[in-house]
Amino acid sequence: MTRGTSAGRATLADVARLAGVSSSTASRALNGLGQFTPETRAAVLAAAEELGFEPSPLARSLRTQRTHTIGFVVPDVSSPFYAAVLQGAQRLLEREGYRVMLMDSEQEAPRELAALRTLLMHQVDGLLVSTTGVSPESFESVLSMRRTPCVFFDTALEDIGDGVVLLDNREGIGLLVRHLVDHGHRSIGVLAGPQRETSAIERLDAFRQEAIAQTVSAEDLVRLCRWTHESGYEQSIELLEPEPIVSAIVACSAELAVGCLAACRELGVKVPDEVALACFDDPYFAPLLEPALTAIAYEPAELGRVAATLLLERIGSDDVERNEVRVPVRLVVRRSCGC
Amino acid sequence: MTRGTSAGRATLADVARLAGVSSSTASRALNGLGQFTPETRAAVLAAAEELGFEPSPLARSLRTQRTHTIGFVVPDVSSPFYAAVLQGAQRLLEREGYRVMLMDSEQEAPRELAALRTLLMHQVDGLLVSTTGVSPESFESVLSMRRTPCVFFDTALEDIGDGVVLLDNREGIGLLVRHLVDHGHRSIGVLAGPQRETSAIERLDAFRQEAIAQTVSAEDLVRLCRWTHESGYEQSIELLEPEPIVSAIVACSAELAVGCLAACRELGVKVPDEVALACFDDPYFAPLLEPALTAIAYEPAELGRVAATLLLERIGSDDVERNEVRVPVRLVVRRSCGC
DNA sequence: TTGTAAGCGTTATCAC
DNA sequence: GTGATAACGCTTACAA
Repeated sequence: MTRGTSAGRATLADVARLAGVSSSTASRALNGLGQFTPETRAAVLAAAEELGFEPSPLARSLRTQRTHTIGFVVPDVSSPFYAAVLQGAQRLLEREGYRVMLMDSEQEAPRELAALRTLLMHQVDGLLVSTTGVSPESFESVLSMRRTPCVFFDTALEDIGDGVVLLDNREGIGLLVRHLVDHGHRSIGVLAGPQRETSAIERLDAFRQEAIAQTVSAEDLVRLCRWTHESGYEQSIELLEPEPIVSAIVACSAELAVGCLAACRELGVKVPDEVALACFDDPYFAPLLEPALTAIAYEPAELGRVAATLLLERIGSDDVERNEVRVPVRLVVRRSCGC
Repeated sequence: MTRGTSAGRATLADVARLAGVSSSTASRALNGLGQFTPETRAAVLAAAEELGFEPSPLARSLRTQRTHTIGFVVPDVSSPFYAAVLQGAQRLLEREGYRVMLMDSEQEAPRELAALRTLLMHQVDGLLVSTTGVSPESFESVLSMRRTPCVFFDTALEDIGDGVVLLDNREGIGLLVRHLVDHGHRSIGVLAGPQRETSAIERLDAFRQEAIAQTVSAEDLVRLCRWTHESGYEQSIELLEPEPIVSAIVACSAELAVGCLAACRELGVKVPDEVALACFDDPYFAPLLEPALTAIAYEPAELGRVAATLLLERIGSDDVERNEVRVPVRLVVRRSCGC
């Protein structure tokens, strides 16, 4: 286990010297390119082994202009949702020999753009991003610096990027509303998210469509919230005081449902007897709330895996079609809906 | 906004050419090193501006042997705890001009070692790691490849690394036990974590110490769990069936508490009337469970910030002292303890 | 089949 | 003050 000649780690030149060949030969032998006499090949491999040679990704990247690094941009890594997506993507990417460089936009458009610029400057081979209210134009202008493949997840930007992966929001809301209608509810309220994010928009829109289809009163029962349980709490109060003006509530996220539950408890409104509740998202503690939440479940990590897969395909070949994938959701019936 | 001469982005050479100076002068001017006539300086800056010059981090790193990249290794990014730590560290590092390269060890020692090797190969300037059952020896052998600063968080490896950041586990458990004792409990069970992780070990150990100090029965009421609510559920059953053999339970994590609650509900054991419950960790839904959980709260992001700070100090200067920091915890009293 | 040499885009060490 | 020139560690034409 001799170290390289100098203090630091062994370089290709060291290997070549020890094997008695030129560094180009050493390079090719190690990368399995071209043909060699068995002896040369063996000598190089032995030398590399002996020196514990590890090629420098830095030097290699500088030369090849490929970094095997993917930039990942999210509004908030600490959210369980994004964290899970990240994990899904990271695992797959790592297995394919890619590293992930993470940036948190902290929900601020300028930071998001800065993050993208940094990532592009670092010559990442691809981008996985969940955007947060950045205009398509500024996005386009940053991305156009370099022609780097980019796949969006959870949020879409009209016609931008090489692919989008979204949850099946419409189907989820549809399942929720139809289930409540089956329970006989005709006056259903909705706690919706901020209307500049794809998922929030799609869910509210689906609710309206579905409500119309089921001829259930709706428009005045729509409450817009931020994605926090505090916001869900406040807006629920509006729906419940002084008297409940709905017999059921659809929450567009688990946080909102949790806020709603808190409001009901505080006002002494019985769930599901006086007001039924069901929500999009199925966090692990949903079965343990009182009452257990009827919810739309899905696998967040799947978003990451699919997005990563799409991205790698784009990096591999450059055909042009920009495709959109929906990750399936399913209804998990528990007690909060009245079942 | 003219582009560089060739198709790609402008290089230092392009800037130098346009400014009519050599590239070394351009480099120095842009980095503010050495002295120049005001004209030279202005010309270089103007040229850089004009070409939209961005130095290549790749080339720079190859030359300087510093990457401004920190490797971050965790057992499971999708866990809210690690995700929050990551966010804390990432924000601080980003502000200091560092990038984060993320690896998930998936709780497997070999993967963790592989991750470290990959990161070192990429010449990260420092390492932030929460280890999962890797032997100090193998860790040492990997780290010694290169003398890269390394700070551990949430888990410690005896005498290894340049710093450790841990929660104040003992204080947390102490608060829990003393509070339950104040309620008059003398027979307290504990749901403990796997005994190869620092936090799990310290919490159980603190429980034993505290139990002895308070002369509360303990040893036979210790149940070892994995960190899952399923495991918490199973082990709680052992404590509660056929008859509860404890009047109170301390859960060493929120997940375990959630499992315990499920077990109590299933067996018809009333919390807190028949059995009181309190736990380490204070997830956001703790107030919303039935009953609301009495818990040990702390700021996970703080772990990340402190760890990152320690690491950057190490990177800056190389004094030798390896210091250990404890992140404070506090008791949040709710209803599950009987208050 | 193998070697030579150029080059990726910087920074650092010298001279001038 | 500024400019050659040589690295950093690798890949890849092009020659031999």
